This record gives sequence, C-alpha cells and structure tokens, in this order.
Amino acid sequence: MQRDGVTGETDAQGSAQRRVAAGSRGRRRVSMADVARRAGVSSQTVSRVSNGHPSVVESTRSQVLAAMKELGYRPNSAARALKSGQFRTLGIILFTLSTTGNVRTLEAIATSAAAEGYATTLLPVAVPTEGEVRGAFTRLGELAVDAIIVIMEVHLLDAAAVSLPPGVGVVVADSDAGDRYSVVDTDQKGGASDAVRHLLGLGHGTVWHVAGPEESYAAQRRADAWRSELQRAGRDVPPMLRGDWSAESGYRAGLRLAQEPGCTAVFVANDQMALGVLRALHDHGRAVPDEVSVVGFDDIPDAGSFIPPLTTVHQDFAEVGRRCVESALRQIGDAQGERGTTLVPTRIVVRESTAPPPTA
Amino acid sequence: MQRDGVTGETDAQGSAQRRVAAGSRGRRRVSMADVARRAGVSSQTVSRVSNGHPSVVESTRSQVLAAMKELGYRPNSAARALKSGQFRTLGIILFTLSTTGNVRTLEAIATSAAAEGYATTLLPVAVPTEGEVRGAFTRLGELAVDAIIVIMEVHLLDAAAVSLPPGVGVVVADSDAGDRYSVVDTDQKGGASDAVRHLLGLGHGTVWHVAGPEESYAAQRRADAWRSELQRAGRDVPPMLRGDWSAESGYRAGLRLAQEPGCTAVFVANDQMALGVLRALHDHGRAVPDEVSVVGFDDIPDAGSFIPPLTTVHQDFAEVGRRCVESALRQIGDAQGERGTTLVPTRIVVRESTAPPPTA
DNA sequence: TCGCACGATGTTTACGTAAACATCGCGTGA
DNA sequence: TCACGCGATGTTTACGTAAACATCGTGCGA
Repeated sequence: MQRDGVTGETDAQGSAQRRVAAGSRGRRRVSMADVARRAGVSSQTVSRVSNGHPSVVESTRSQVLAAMKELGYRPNSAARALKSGQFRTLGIILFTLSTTGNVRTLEAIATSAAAEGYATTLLPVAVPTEGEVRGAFTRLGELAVDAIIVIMEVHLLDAAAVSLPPGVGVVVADSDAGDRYSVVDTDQKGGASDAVRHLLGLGHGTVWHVAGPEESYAAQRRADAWRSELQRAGRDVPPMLRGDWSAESGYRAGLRLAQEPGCTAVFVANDQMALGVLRALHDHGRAVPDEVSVVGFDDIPDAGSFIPPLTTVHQDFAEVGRRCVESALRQIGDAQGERGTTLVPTRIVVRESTAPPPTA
Repeated sequence: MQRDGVTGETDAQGSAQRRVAAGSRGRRRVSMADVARRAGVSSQTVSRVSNGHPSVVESTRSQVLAAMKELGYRPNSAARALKSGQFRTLGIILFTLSTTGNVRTLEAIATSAAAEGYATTLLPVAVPTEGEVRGAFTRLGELAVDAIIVIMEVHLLDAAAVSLPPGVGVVVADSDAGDRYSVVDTDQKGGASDAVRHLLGLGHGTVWHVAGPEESYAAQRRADAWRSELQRAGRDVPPMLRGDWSAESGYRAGLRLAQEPGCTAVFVANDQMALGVLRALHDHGRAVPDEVSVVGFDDIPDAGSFIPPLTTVHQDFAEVGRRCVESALRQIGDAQGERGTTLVPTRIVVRESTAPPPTA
C-alpha cells in the first residue's frame, strides 16, 4: 500500500498543508502520522507500538521504534488526554510551603505520583481567604487534572467545594473533612498523647502546652489530646499558650514559660516553635532539660541539631504523601472512591531535651 | 432557528448519542456544543464568548453566559491545548525539596506562574544520577509544558539536554549554564564576599569556612569568594571544611572548629549547617559571639531564632522565582529567548552571632 | 435607491490520538 | 481441499476547541 501512487500524492499534499499550518516560526512537532509514513505503516500501528499493545509483530515494532527515534517522536499529551479523557496528572492545592509538613508531604506526593506515571500540578493559594480558595478551585477545574489533593484546613474547602468539577476525586491531607472526602491524616491525637505520657512518665507533675494557631485543625487536635491526657491522669491543666507555628511565636511563648517557676515540662505543637521556646528558656537561664523538659512535634530534619537535640513526635510525611496518591488514584479508577479516613501513626523520638524534673 | 423542528430533532438525537457516549459510569463533561445548543447559537460563538472575543453582541453574550452557568460548563484544557499548541503550564525539575532555597524558589515560581495564568508541574528527581535526570526530562518532554525551569546543578543537566524537546524554553535557577540556557541566579559571590568583609571589618584576623558539598556550584562559588576575599585582604586562608548542607554535617565541622584555638570567625555556607556549628561550639564551651563569630547564608525563617540569632546573608528566593517565570514566559513568546544570566542581589542581615574577636 | 463595507454569526476544518470496526492472509481441522 | 478463525494491520471516526473562511443583514455614502 505504501507504494500506491494515490497514497503518495496524498502524502505530498499532507506535507504541504502541514508546512503551511506550522506557520513561519518553528517546526511542528512530529506526529504519529509522520512516524507512520517513515515506517511505512498506518498511524494506528504507531499508536499500538506507543502504547505497548500486544498484537504488533516484532519486526513491525522495531521498524516503528526506529522511525520514532529517527524523527524524535514524542507523544502529544494534549491529544492523548483529549482522546482518553485522562490527564495522568494530580492537582495539589495548598496554602503555603513554609511549613515543613506541607513541603515533605508535597515531596512525597510528587515522588509517588511520578512512580505511577502521574505528573503533579501545584496550585498555591497565597492568602487563605474563601475567595482565594474558590478561585483556585475554579482554575483547578479548568486545569488538566484527574484528581485533587488538598493540603489545608477543610473548613476553607467547604465554601469552595461547589465549584469542584464533578468527577474529579478529592483527597484531603491532614485535616478533618469527615464523610465528604477521602482523608489521609497523621495520628495527631496519638502523637500528642505519647508526648504528654512521655513527660508524665518521667515524673513531671503536669505538662504545659504551646499550641498552634486556632484555625488549624491539627493544632486543635494536638491541644485536645494534651488536655484529655492530663485529665485522664488526674493532673492540673495549666493555661494553654498559643503560637502561629513560627519559631518567633515560640520564643514569645517561651518567655512566658520562663517566668513560671512551676513549669518543668512543655509540649510544643511543632518543632519550629520548640526552637523558639528553647531559645527563650536559654536566654532566661532555664536549663533544658535539667530544669525544664521540652517536647516538639514533627521531627524536622534539624530537630536533632537544636540545643539541646529535641525530643519530638515523628510524623511520617512521606507515608502521608504516599497514601494520598494511592487514595487519589483509587478514586480515579473507581469514580466513587471511598470516603474513609486513613490514619498514619507517629512515633516519639527521644533525644536530649527531656529528663526527670529537678528534685525540689 | 432555535424553534425549527429539524433542529429540535437534532437536539434529541444529540442527547441520545451523548448518553450512549458517556457510557455506564459518570456523565460526560459539558462541551461547547452543549452550551451552544442550550443558548441557541453556534459553538463558535460559545468559543468567542469563552475567549472574550470582541465581536459578540451583548445580548448574545449574556445568553451564552447564562447557558454556561446553567450547564456548569468548563473549558476542556486538553482540547484547548491540542488546538492552540500551548499548555499554559511550566515544568519544574528539581532534585529535592529538602533545602530551604529550593522550596522558597519553587513557591515563588508557582505563585508568579499562577498570577500569569500558568500552572506549575513538578518533576522531582529522587536520585541525582545522570540516568535519573534524563528520565525526568524525557517525561517532561511528553508532559504538557511550555517551558521548563531547572533547579539544580547544571552539569547534571548537560547529559540530559539531548532529550529536551525542541521548542521548549529552559531556564536554569541557581546554577551556571553559561551560554546555553537562560540563567537566573543569586549573587553568590557578592553575598559571600559581604559575609567575609563583615567579619574582617569587625577585626578578625581571618575567617574559616564551612563549605557545602563539592558538586554544588553554589557551594563552590561561595567558597571561591571566601578565598579570594581573604587573599585580597592579604590574610591567611585556613583549611576549608566541608559539609553536605545538613545541620548534622555542620555539627561535625563545628566539632573541628571548636578544637582550633585560633579560630574566632566562621563563615558557614548555609544556615542549616550554621545551626550545627552553633551547637558544636556551644557543646564545647566556645561562646558565640564572644569567642567565635558565625555567619550563615540563606536567612531561613528560623535563623532569627537560633541561639544566638544568626547573622547571615539574605537570599531573595522570591525574586529568583519571579525572574525565572518572567524569563520562561519570555522564551515562550519569543521562541529564541535570550541566554543571559540574571543576578539577584543578596544582603547581609546582622544579628547576634557576630562580634569583634576576643581581645587576646 | 443601490451597492458595498462591515459587524455579527454560522460552517468547515484541523489539531494528534486511540477506540471501534474492517480487512487481509495464513494455518488448521474436517 | 475448503471454510473458518484468528492474528496482524489498516481505515474510520470522535474527542472539544478555535482558526479560517462563509454568509447574512444593516446602514451609509454616492
């Protein structure tokens, strides 16, 4: 067939047209048709080779492969997506990359997604107002994504949910969201309880708490666990201090703790704030861990290099990311993905910032 | 026209077909044709409204808009990309999100890109071997991106460059790359020189250096600037120590520095390592800044919360990100984007880790 | 008053791929 | 020996959009 005169003529026409279509600047990308022509097969055969379809005889396959290589063929993902209705892309919506947790989770998501042949599209939302989020989702809806992973507080998601494109799965990381979405979360409660129990186990009478910002669900749950663990043990619950996750806010909280003579143990809701607390205690001559014990949360890479190395609750962000991708892909496959919550366990890492209380 | 009997019949047929096409699961997305039918116009008119084309009369426009809203129409970006040849997406290739610089740069890129209506696709490369990088680029080539921003050492890029899809612009952040690519970089040399001059200006006889890993171009340039600044001032150049950017490696370097009685000033190539150095000095009773002054590089958010707050060289990652996007978009527009290097200035932030040397 | 220009809208077509269906030829069993 | 089946390959078509071109009507100048 490839030597048929009529076909030859059609080819010539095709090329001419194409040259025109390509316009004045830059050459058009190589398409299946080009490869097909070069290899002397139909474009459908090229498609089959490209997708590893079994019913292509070896000799044909290698011929096509050679033509692809020669011409530098690369499949056009837009066309593929248009035809198949799948983009092989996950959208990630988040507020900020300034917390370690988000970054690590994102990294794990991107890595696992890549392993599954999925790309990861980022959609940062600068200011967490409802309007902003809604805008982000609208854009995501138009965006080429098969599923969306949300790394943020879900109550902001609520207002935006209406504009979620139907048929796109949503996974929420590290938030509540209960029944409406699939959720992958760290076991905040377990981790916080472990931290408090560790301190009580060392003999401290009670444990103070520097919490994260009010609007953070994670912060809230860590605080709740701290409170109920103390109550269960029948201890006094000291007033709760609040920070905004930053080391600076931790420093401010630490200044107040340094004035409290009765304070011998602190559970800080994240490592960055713990860094600030350590500095405040140090600045006011309160020795850690000899006078005051400090426990953080997250186990960021630097935690082992704090002064002193920080005892903290390790979060497995990588696992969270992996589970998010897993759940997202399952939703893509299933259409009606399950809605459950997956809890990723934590573990406490004991370093040098905790010790028994000073014998009074 | 919209009340024509034949047209009505066509409508009915269309719907039936559509239902079949949608298959058993989930409904097909609303297309321009659906909106057109509902609004009683041609799909081309819908396209015009969708793209804000001027020659649509107001009454028609609002009719179409209403139909879009009613039907929940969302443009199909795959089709749009196929037709226009543009994805409105930037691809980011990087090794790791574990360094602050990469994360901040990425964040700025994503934000600026979003502001320009571009999405950002992440392509992490787990292990920085040549093979890995090549794979990443191959995938990026198939990926739906209009330009690529590379955040990594360029010598690894070299091997991979061959598989770069033609016509896709490349911007390299924070590396060399000279003439082949457009480069946006922080003024490493200026920043490092400032750090050394600051210490010499305080009266220190010379300055030690804890460098980053050998294969890092940034580390190399910071070390070069340190050396040449000392030489220019006619000072001794102490042996250089090396870390791998981590706080832990900084600690190890700090242990060695603590043994050097003559060492009164250290320039550390990044803040994380500086954190480790601070702890090592602290552990060995060397007071900072009274006995030893320490300067970092990066100005990570926590730097002000170190013990003591760290004097460091501030990098404007946000600006780097912004410039990267700017350059990438220019390349998309131009086809032949320029190849120059853009330098983003640094500034030294003086905190409490530096002071004049102890009077011997 | 007639024709032409221009604005608004409709029709056709192509983008690159892959599913669905069609065809062709060869081997095998009755 | 012939028909049938099946594997390999080709042909047709549709995905949703937007550029290019076609058409229609209206208003204005000669």
